[in-house]
Amino acid sequence: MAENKFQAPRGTQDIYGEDISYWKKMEEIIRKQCNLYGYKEIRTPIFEHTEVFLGENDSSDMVNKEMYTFKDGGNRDLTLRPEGTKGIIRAFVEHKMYGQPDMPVKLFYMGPMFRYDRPQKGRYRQFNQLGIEAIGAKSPLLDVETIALGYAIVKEMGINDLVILINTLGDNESRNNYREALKQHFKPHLNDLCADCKRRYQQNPLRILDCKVDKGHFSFEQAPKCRDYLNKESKQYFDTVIKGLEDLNIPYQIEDRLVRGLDYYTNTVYEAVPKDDSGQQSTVFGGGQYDGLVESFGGESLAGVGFGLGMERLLDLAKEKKGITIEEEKIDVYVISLGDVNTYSSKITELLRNNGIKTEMDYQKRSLKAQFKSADRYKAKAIIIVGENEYQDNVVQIKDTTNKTQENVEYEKIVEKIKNII
RNA sequence: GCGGUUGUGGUGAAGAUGGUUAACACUCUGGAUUGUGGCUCCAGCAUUCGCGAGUUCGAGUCUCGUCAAUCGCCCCA
Repeated sequence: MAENKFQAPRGTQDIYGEDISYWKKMEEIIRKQCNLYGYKEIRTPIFEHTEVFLGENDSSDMVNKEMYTFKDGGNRDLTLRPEGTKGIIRAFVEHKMYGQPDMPVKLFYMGPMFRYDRPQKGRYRQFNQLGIEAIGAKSPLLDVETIALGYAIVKEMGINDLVILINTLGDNESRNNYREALKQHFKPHLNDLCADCKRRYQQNPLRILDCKVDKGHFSFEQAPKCRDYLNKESKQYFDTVIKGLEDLNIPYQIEDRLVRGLDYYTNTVYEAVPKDDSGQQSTVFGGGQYDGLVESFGGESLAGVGFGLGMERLLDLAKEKKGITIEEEKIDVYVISLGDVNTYSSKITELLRNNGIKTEMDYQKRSLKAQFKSADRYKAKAIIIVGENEYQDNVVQIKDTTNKTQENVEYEKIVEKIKNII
């Protein structure tokens, strides 16, 4: 009987029923907070030219092995967006938003991202992200603001035990010095490290540090620390970010090893994780500053900062903590019909709906009992009963479900009577 | 991409050592009550155990493959 001919592709999911209410609630909270912080919505395409996502010499797994890339009918090389920032930067430059008088341009977006990865709880091939980006100004205060916004959203979702893991990669000069130091340090140990680390050594030595395979290797303990290679400006910048977090009472923890998966970050990088850090897919939002991205897309040399927030993860956490509640669905009126009343029941239903009254009716000629049960399930405030007699006389029976009184009402007075009850 | 666990109706699930009507509960549908519900009682609802193949006289139970979920690794949101 019920044989499933198809199922949703691996790592994708259908959102329906009660979940829609949860998603709407979450989106409402996000929109409210973004508005409070001055971020405006932007909607960009779900796919872009593949080159948009390919940085020069990108070392991230996301870009190298997780992208859904395809050719369209015109032989264009396109990719389903694996993250939001690159598309936003493309739009920023394309529409010359750098010409706007008030900098930075503050944007947010919500929508699906696609990554070909092995699905797990909190990890999907199609998942939804909230992204925020502040482009066109470089300030530790702005870095702090983005964290504060993420934290405010999470908090309003009823999650109070997040901690911000934070680190700095320094500016270009600092980072170049550090990179050299790391290469020097790991050079003699290269043979002991995993294949990925060997690749990272060439492409992005910083990423060796958050390798989970080799983290036990003794060379990691002695590895030079980024903070020792910061120049004065970078150090001051980071100190201000930390001071900012303290002033705002946002719990943080400095993580020397945190470098993050995308290659474009500079200076501040951060990740928000639950304190009791249970699962592996626990990062709720993560981001950082990107100094060179706008320029690499052909725009001016402008800095930006932003984060991506996993909406499925946020909602999972909120449900777990019972942080948000949804209102139960209720209707105003349920129309019960008995016997042959032709289209009389749908005529009444339409009349009520046209008067702004949320109305349901029976479509299957079920038993009276079944129809009453439906009315209960819908939590109808009033029930209208029409049978052959009422149909003949152009009246209806109206029953108030709270005090269970019932009366005979003429067609013309139905709306008025119902409005009194609900 | 690698390893572990799991997969029975609309739902939750029972189903030692393979044995032939797939338990029980909830929901739902019909009836008791030919036009008044939420209680009660009765009846019905899986030709079939994710899908496919194999072993066997016989498989939901064993084997293999496959798909999916989940957990760990990896990676990240």
